[in-house]
Amino acid sequence: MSESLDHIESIFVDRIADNMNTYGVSSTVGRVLGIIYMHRKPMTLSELSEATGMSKTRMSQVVREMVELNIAEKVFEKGIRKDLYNVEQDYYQTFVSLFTSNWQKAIQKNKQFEKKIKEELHNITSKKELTIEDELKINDLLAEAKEWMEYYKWLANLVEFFESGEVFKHVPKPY
Amino acid sequence: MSESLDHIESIFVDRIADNMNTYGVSSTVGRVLGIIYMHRKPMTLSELSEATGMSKTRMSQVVREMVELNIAEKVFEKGIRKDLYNVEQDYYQTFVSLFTSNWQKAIQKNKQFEKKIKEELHNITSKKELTIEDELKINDLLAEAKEWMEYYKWLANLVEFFESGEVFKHVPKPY
DNA sequence: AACTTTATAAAATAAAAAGTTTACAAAGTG
DNA sequence: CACTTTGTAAACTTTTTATTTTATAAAGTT
Repeated sequence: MSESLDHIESIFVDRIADNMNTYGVSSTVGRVLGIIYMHRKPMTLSELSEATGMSKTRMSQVVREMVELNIAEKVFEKGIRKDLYNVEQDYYQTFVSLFTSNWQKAIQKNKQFEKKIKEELHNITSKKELTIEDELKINDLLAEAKEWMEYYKWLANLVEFFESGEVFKHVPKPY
Repeated sequence: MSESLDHIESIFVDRIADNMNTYGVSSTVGRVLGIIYMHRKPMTLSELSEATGMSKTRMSQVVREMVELNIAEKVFEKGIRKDLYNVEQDYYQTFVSLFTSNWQKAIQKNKQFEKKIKEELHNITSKKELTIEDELKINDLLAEAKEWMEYYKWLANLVEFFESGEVFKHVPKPY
């Protein structure tokens, strides 16, 4: 009997892993998250290794990635010296965490680009002998740069919209 | 002079490609989108092949993927018999397209899961001789299934929130 | 202090994804 | 209708990413 229950549980884990895939994280990360989630309490590297059938080293890499992504955390428990890892039990919060960590990284990277592109463009503009064609192209590129930066500003606002939980005011969690 | 302008243009393409990466599409897809975007008008497979330095076959695969993702379309032009491909010129729309096609796929897949899991669980419930423990576990799994389905309903609403453009009411495009 | 256990780096291997070459069918041209 | 161009499938190769094995350092035990 309880084998069939275990089987159902494993279907859940598969589903969670697949869902995670949509966020762009590897399916092993998704599976580990699913396993800890369904287990309802923190797990050690050895337990995860046992549960996934993968090496403990791999589990170490995976949980580290998860911690970086903000979807798992190391927790301590008196009397246990192994590291314990836990995950968020709220699907919505996990969605928000992944969405925001992905885009925040992208936004960060983009900052350097903004500086660089502005410099290069102004450098060129200030130099002599530009053909009419060049002028036009530069204007086009400047306009493009502006649009791009606005777009990234919008992305930053969007991230904030999620992170602050405001999104739930307009797309409410079913209750 | 105009080589340096070309160089700037190529920085843009890189940036666009990298941004696309955040949506989970491969960097070649991103680069092709960037190239067509900066070119300002539709391009053929041969032109893309020339621009990327990749084979025409690969370009064929890539544009097909882009069409499936709803971020490019085949267009016709009188007198040109090669297939021409164009991309959305609006960053925001591209964001929405990718976001929604990703999640719609996931939502679709999830429907089958819902049916399956409900069946399996009800099957088990209706069978005799369940230990107290099993009962508890089944209840837990049923509750979980319910939460999961609600979560996916929320995702569907969220997709609609983007697709309908309502998102822009609350996170306005800079103007 | 000698001995375990635990966690993780570094190197090696396996699996998956990206890209190319070859081949061929469908459509366009003279 | 013979000839070219175009698009894509199928098989193959290369590159990248996942995963394991080996090795080592840090911490816990006796």
